[in-house]
Amino acid sequence: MDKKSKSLSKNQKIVLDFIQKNKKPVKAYSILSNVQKKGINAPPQVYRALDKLIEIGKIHRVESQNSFVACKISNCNTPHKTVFSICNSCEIVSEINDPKLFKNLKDFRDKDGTVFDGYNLEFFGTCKSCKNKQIENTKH
Amino acid sequence: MDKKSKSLSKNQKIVLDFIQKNKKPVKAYSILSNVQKKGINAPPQVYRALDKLIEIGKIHRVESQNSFVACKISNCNTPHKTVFSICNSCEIVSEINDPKLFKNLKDFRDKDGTVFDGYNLEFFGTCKSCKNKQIENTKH
DNA sequence: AAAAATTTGTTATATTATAACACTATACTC
DNA sequence: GAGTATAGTGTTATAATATAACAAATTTTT
Ligand SMILES: [Zn+2]
Ligand SMILES: [Zn+2]
Ligand SMILES: [Zn+2]
Ligand SMILES: [Zn+2]
Repeated sequence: MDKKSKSLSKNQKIVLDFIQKNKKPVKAYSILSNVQKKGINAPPQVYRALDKLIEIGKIHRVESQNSFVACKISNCNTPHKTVFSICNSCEIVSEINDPKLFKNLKDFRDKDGTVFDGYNLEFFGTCKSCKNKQIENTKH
Repeated sequence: MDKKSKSLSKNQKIVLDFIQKNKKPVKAYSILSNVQKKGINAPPQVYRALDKLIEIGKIHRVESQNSFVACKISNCNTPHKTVFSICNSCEIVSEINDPKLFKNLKDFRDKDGTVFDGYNLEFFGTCKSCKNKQIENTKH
């Protein structure tokens, strides 16, 4: 087996699997109730798996929603800083991968010259599909 | 009285006062326990005040901390998008006011060309004072 | 195989936030 | 200024999110 990618534990796999199956971010207790049939019985089992999956970069936490989403960038085996767009209407979340924006953020220094080792950025707006629906509705 | 700045209600004033007195962000239940002597007895009274204060821009919510901090920019009477720097070590939070960064964020469009109407950005690092302390400690 | 590190299972509890409802104060309209 | 709409209050109960603590089992390293 590949040295770097130590395989995931049973619970970690179950939790990751469920998160990856969902297009939208999922909440911890929703994960719990959906994986109980697989033998995960209590919150700590879910939260531990989440912590680990975040640590290794397989998933990210969407801070403003207390929810969790699979990483869509690269081959998902390095933790990294995140930029999300979040639809105010349907709450769908997309991970943004914009080199120029990343560079701006990476290079940012505050007044003291402090170098930051991480960031989290969430954009809020109306996604294309929701915007179209709104336009549809005004027609009637 | 000034038309625009309708004065705050009693509970709103009490909560804002407490938040403004603190350099660091404060948690809802810490606010509660600290203002009980002023007649605020239960969580909903705090959360309602917080909601209103956020809505009018007097305070901001620090998403990654579930905490609340007074706005330090302008005269605090317009809600606005936020950029914070958060110290990993002492958890102190500063509101960043950097026109160039603001412009970059304001102008950002995703692949679909979606225009975002809001964002929240949190930078994580070690503040100057904590960094100095760390250097101090390695000397001994 | 022994020791160390990680993961698991479990119970209980802490922390953060909202629902629901009756009531009061304030602002707005005529 | 009476009537009405809007916003705020006080209260109880409960929902939703997250962690502490501890014993047992598993996996990895030595
Ligand atoms: Zn990612
Ligand atoms: Zn949408
Ligand atoms: Zn501000
Ligand atoms: Zn610090």
